[in-house]
Amino acid sequence: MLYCQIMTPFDRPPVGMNLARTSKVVAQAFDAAMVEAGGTLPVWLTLLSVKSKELANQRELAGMIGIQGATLTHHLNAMEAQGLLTRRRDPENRRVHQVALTEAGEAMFERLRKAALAFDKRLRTGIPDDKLAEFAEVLAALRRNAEPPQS
Amino acid sequence: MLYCQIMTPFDRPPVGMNLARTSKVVAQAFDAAMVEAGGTLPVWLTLLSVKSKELANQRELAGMIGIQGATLTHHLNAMEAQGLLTRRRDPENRRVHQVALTEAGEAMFERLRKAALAFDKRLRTGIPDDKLAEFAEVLAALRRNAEPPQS
DNA sequence: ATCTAATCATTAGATATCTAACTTTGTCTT
DNA sequence: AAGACAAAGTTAGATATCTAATGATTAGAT
Repeated sequence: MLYCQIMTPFDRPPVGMNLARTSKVVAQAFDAAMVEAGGTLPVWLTLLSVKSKELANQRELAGMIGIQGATLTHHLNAMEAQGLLTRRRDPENRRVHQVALTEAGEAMFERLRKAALAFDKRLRTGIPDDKLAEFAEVLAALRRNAEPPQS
Repeated sequence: MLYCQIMTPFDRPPVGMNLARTSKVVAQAFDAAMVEAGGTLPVWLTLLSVKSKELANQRELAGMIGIQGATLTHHLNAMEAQGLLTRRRDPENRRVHQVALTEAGEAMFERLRKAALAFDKRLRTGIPDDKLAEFAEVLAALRRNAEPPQS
């Protein structure tokens, strides 16, 4: 048994490991759903961040979806090459690139949005809302506990 | 607001997104703890799998920690080069490579095990055990709901 | 007004992961 | 016993991510 070397008090695998495994399985399934709709998980997140705050700078966009600026640059390059979005310098501050979706980008967003909503519904089947609320609370607590690396 | 385009019934971000973000933050914090103890997250998982079932074949080991065989090969190459483990062919079935820890590998395992246990304790602070049990149940439900891609 | 700092983005190089193709070895069928 | 098929691992090539270094532009200080 994998966990016998690190078993927690109540014979459950460590919560972090359980979290990571579940997240991986769910993310892979979500990515498959996005591919079926013509995109990918990171493309969906990028579109979502751009739609949520058009004209935001790239650091803000990256922060919204939990990746680094350099990673976002990569996705934006690919998506710009695909014709999903455009970048142009802000005339007010020529350091920032303003990102905007093209028509094709808007269409892709709509397709992926429908697929994402369907996936979320499927993911929640059989789980009552009060359970989901408590689940979200524990997730928040885990984030809080993970953050302070030194104290 | 990032979620306004995909808001779920009760004004909460989609559960899958919440799960992924939390898992990423927690995994990064865990990796930092492993680095502080002289290893990395994947090295820890690899050691754990080998310790859990010595002489297992590599597919079994990979499956235990949720990665593909090809990915495990990569880690084993690096760890063998570091002198943490050895591979030799099983005389009974020369297709399989038997993996075993060296003394240095055992020592690394002990160090990382202590760090992993400490991390798990820190991660659980302030979360009562019944909450954790319900949390694990929801994780299991999410895994189940994610799996059936077509039906 | 110029020099220094900070900010935004990109580039470069590393790690971790996946899938698909390939090699070696073993099993099964006829 | 030969040939086809299956299994275990590795290799090759792709994607996603990170950190650190670099370039361009702006803001601030003296």
